[in-house]
Amino acid sequence: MSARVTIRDVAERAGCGIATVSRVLNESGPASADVRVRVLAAAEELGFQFNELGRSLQSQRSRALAVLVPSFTNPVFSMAIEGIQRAAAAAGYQILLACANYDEAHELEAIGTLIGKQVDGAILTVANPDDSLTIDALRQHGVPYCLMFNQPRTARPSVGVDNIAAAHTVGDVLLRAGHAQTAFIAVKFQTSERSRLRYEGLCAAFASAGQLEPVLLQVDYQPEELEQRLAVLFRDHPQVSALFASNDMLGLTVMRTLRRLGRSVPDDISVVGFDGIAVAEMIEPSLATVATPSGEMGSEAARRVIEAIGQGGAPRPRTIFLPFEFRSGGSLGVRGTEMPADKRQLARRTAFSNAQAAKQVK
Amino acid sequence: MSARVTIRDVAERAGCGIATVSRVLNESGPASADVRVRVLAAAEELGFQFNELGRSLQSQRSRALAVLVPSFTNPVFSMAIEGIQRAAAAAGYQILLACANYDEAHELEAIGTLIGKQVDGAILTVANPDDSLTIDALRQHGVPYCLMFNQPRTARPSVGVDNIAAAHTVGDVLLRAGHAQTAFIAVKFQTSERSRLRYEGLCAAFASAGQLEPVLLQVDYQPEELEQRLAVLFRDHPQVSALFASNDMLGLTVMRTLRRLGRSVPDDISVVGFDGIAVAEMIEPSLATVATPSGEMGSEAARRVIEAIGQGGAPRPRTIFLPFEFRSGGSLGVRGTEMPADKRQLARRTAFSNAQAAKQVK
DNA sequence: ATCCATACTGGAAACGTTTCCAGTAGTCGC
DNA sequence: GCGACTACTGGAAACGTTTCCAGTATGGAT
Repeated sequence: MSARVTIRDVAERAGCGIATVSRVLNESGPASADVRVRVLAAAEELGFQFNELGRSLQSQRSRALAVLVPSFTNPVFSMAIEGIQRAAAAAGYQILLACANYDEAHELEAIGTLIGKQVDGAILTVANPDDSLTIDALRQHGVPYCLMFNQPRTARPSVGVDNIAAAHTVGDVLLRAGHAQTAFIAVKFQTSERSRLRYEGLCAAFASAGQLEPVLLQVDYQPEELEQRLAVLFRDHPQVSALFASNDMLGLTVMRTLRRLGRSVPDDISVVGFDGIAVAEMIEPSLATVATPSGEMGSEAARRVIEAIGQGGAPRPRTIFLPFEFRSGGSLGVRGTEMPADKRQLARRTAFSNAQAAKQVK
Repeated sequence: MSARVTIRDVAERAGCGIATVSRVLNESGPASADVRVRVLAAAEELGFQFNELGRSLQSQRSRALAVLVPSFTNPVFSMAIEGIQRAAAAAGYQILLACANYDEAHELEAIGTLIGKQVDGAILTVANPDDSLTIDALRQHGVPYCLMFNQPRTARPSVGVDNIAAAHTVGDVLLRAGHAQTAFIAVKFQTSERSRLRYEGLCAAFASAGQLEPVLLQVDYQPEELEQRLAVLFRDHPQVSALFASNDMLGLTVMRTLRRLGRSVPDDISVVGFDGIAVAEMIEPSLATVATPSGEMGSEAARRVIEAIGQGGAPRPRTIFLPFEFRSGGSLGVRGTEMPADKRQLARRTAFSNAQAAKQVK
């Protein structure tokens, strides 16, 4: 419980001025060998540590980054946070973390508090990247930011994957596997443009193949409601043979619910997820999914922000698409026997890389 | 990119002194109705927001809490962080997050930086709670802290579960299910007293039943090494019929590895985990585990720290045990036919509550 | 008319730091 | 021996805020 020891205490003990102490400790100016050792010794003995508050106030840089995610429980965001933390730590930045719970009001309030703390930059995933009060607040206060996961239509700094292309790939895979009708299961459809874009991509694939439009099943939360909704879905659309879940966590829940409903995966129903979280390939059957580099999205977004801070500007307002890969799994079955063997093979174990990702520019 | 607007700008615009602005905005002193509306209007028009750096420097309170965890990828810590975040936000605190990667040097360095940022308190999980330079640093600087998950032998503020009792329960369950010999699979045995205590509890259960001591299998990391190590284990100890993994993530990996080795769970081998992460009960077969209230550990630890800050002291140096519950699952099979049916039933689906948890004192 | 309490107001100090600037030595070249 | 440079040093201002305290005006009581 030692009282705060300041630079002034060190100066007194070393018998010099505070300016000298600052210069010695920061190696930011000349100091005689004599006084240098005295200062160093005094700081050591007193257990001196800089008060970053005073430092930041003076230097106008807090060396802290705001991180705002919609949820902590989805591993995708944990991975991203880990990536951010790695990049931030490497550049000497600290992370100020907040969670918006998929709620725009929360989002805005949280970013306000974070801005008040004078963060030097922000990395975040917002509910609606094209019309966001949260982003407006950041811009208004001149805080450099970069989105992650988000795929805005307008020009904004963001790091994500091309959700339409990825979902289109999933659609193609499902079609090749003989699934003539599918359903898209989404949570948070309103507060996630990713969900909407994925549905869009899936629909595009089925449309260009001249097949039925995928059924959209929006579930509000993840309760036992899902069981009933799925039962209704199968009753109303008996032809549906594959379900595309808007993310892996939901995909896992869907698989569990199907078991409860007595449906076998993949024999009765195929399931595909999105994100590529680790557990997806640890379970049996493994969950077919679109593997995305969640950690890198975070670290890359952090790097862009940190770079912008260094240059006193903002990251270039463009979305960087990172590559995704379709990862097949035991949850994906092949339907119909009329399909040639080579095609079945293809659907079973091919990785589809995002061609557009190669074109990414920094 | 508006220039920083300070309280001084507001004062100028409202035609009053900065002291008055502060009083109006904080409602901390008298102000005429006249000047009040002018200040409020000026602040509104200028989009003024307090600079918390200046505020914190002056008030000696940053309203920020340090959170230090060994890993982000284990959902257990995500849950805890979520709990902390909830409790912190409710009390108007911000979270400064860092990750130690199960490394004591990292741990110490991170907490140093966090202390420098003048956090008002800290919530953390350390590698070695009984002899930790990290904790020493916290104490030296008079920062109130509370551990989570940790179970120190010495008197320290902590919130966790009684790992020995919990593992003893697992041992009892395994014994009742007819498993005469088991193995304990641990990662990070050196840097986690929890792992060690769980092994201790398991051994105690088998010792008091007069059975063979459980085999200890330490795996350094989680690579394909595990597959080989398990093969060797089964060769050297063919009687081992159940594996107790030191945590659920490892348990999941073990189950997947057993599948690769061609061993059926639970028919050939039973598996039990620890923590009770959500995915454990979403998979098939579900993973038997000890369900622990990870989120509450975080929020409770945060509450203790926040309370201590309010009273200008430190949390009481005692470990609060939260209740755990054994959660059976499909990964746990019954061995031996000589066991009476009622006992088998018991092992299959009983929840064991922690008696000691009831005795918890605040 | 004088006094004093009351309500409001703003200047200035303080929080811990960095940095500008002016001041003091010592040293070198001539 | 002198000017001028260099190397070092510390006082003081500044960052944005809170808060103490001294000031001003107003009102009512005497």
